[in-house]
Amino acid sequence: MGVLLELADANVFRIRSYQNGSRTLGTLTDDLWELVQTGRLVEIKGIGKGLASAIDQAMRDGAWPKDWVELHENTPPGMLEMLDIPGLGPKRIRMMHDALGVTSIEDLRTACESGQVAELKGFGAKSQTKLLDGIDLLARFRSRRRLDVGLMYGEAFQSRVATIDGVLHATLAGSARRRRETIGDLDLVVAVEEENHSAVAEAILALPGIADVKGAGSSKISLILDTEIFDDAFALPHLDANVLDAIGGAEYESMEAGGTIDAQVRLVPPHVAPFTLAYFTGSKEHNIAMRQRAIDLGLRLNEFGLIPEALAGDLKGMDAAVHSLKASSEAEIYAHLGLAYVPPELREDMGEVVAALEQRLPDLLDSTMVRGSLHNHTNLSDGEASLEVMADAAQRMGWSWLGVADHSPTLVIANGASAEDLLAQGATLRSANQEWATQGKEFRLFHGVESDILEDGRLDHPDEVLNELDYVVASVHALGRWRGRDEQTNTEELLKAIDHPATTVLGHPTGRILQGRDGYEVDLMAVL
DNA sequence: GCCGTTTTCGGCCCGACTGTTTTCAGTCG
Ligand SMILES: Nc1nc2c(ncn2[C@H]2C[C@H](O)[C@@H](COP(=O)(O)OP(=O)(O)OP(=O)(O)O)O2)c(=O)[nH]1
Ligand SMILES: [Mg+2]
Ligand SMILES: [Zn+2]
Repeated sequence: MGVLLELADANVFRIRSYQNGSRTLGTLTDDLWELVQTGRLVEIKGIGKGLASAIDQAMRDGAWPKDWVELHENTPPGMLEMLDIPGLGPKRIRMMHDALGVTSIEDLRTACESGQVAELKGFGAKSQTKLLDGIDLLARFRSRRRLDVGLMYGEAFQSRVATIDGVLHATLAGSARRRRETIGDLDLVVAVEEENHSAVAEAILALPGIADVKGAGSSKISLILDTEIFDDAFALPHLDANVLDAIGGAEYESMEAGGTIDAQVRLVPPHVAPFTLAYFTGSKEHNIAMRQRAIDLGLRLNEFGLIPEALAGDLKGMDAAVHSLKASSEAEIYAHLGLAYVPPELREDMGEVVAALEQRLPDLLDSTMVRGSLHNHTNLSDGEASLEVMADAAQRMGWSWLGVADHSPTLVIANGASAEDLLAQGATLRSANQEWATQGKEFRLFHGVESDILEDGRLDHPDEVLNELDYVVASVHALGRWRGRDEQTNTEELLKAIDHPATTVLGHPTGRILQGRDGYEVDLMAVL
């Protein structure tokens, strides 16, 4: 609805309300049906009378409100597709629709090629060419990247920029810094003394791996990166065979190899860098909540500073920022606003600003607290590294222990290990532990298995084998079958698997494969 | 369309870049 309303030129705040409502519903952890039945939808922040009644109607009658449906039916789907064209938004899509009858990307191409678009008021030859270029850009592989892939690009780009002469520091911001599951683009804050700005900007544009420049101003550069940004040949991280299969297998791998990723760079003098980092880390919605908090205190927050409105007056941007409160770190910005420091991972406008105000933010785990992990494979099944290499890596990471849980025989695609091989692995592992004990080393391995949950909730491997192990990770892999069944059957079978006396851990319990497939129906609350 | 411990009306974040314009709209971050 938010998008449809944009194309219909509705009030921007009304549009935002639909977008916020949608975002809130998407992240809701409560049972929506229960909220509908008890009439408590309006208690959700961002859901008012209008949206609540629409949701209520949809869930009870299975149909959205009539005017919503009509708007949807009256909007050509091609107009929605046109929104994917970079640099083209709802206003101009609507103008071309009204003036030239353009209702699809193909229509648009024709209109541009015939020169009609350039004739329109507010358009010109340049925008027409840019639209054609934009249509061509749609063909490139430009989907959101998994965090691990996005970080590979991000770290490669960051380190190249950080070593440019005159760069004081370069920090990856945006969704990568917030460690979202997927990354849309890379956002980099670069601190540079004013007098070096243009030299550094030039050096960035000359880096290897820059496929295209979308825009370059005095403080902001918009780029498209390709795999040349990497020092070494681009290599994807190793994935479970069944996971790789679900996200497209070899076809996916070759698309990644020829892929590109957008990058935004903000160049700022060092004393404003903390403000720019906070801005560029986002999320957008967190920024809006923070800026609202500033307004409530008579302050203006932007990427250059936190400025008392009384001193800012008519000054804008950087000029107003000379009156900014000082901050040498993000934490100081939060402190000026009476807020506890909000770690990037929580900056999603999910109530964290209020929680920071009331000093009741959760203490997040960090990597230094991790002492070990249990769901790891070796080359006995579909892992890449041997038991020894894995143990060595865990020790170098400072872990105290590592659990090894290779796949079980049923999972042929992941080279599930036989009972015999599994027990042999146990013997190797115990002698390694024995050796470390005699050497007085603190590190230990645990022996487990990732046992496939079979039909009707039984576990792979006979009980005699499972009983030999330190622990058992029970996981569903026959996702096709589980997706085809109803919630009740799936839940009962998961519960049965958990009830098995050998089961220690329930592996990847939703069955979702990120960017691959949705999870199966399950009552996760019952399972938990 | 949503929201509110000053408010049930009148706000709703703020700025860079581009292309068109001769002062700004559209798009994006
Ligand atoms: N204040 C404000 N900040 C914004 C706005 N749009 C974007 N930002 C800031 C916060 C974002 O996290 C940051 C980078 O923008 P992106 O569009 O790249 O978003 P983000 O990196 O969060 O997600 P992504 O995975 O790239 O889609 O810029 C906005 O409308 N207002
Ligand atoms: Mg981003
Ligand atoms: Zn698994």
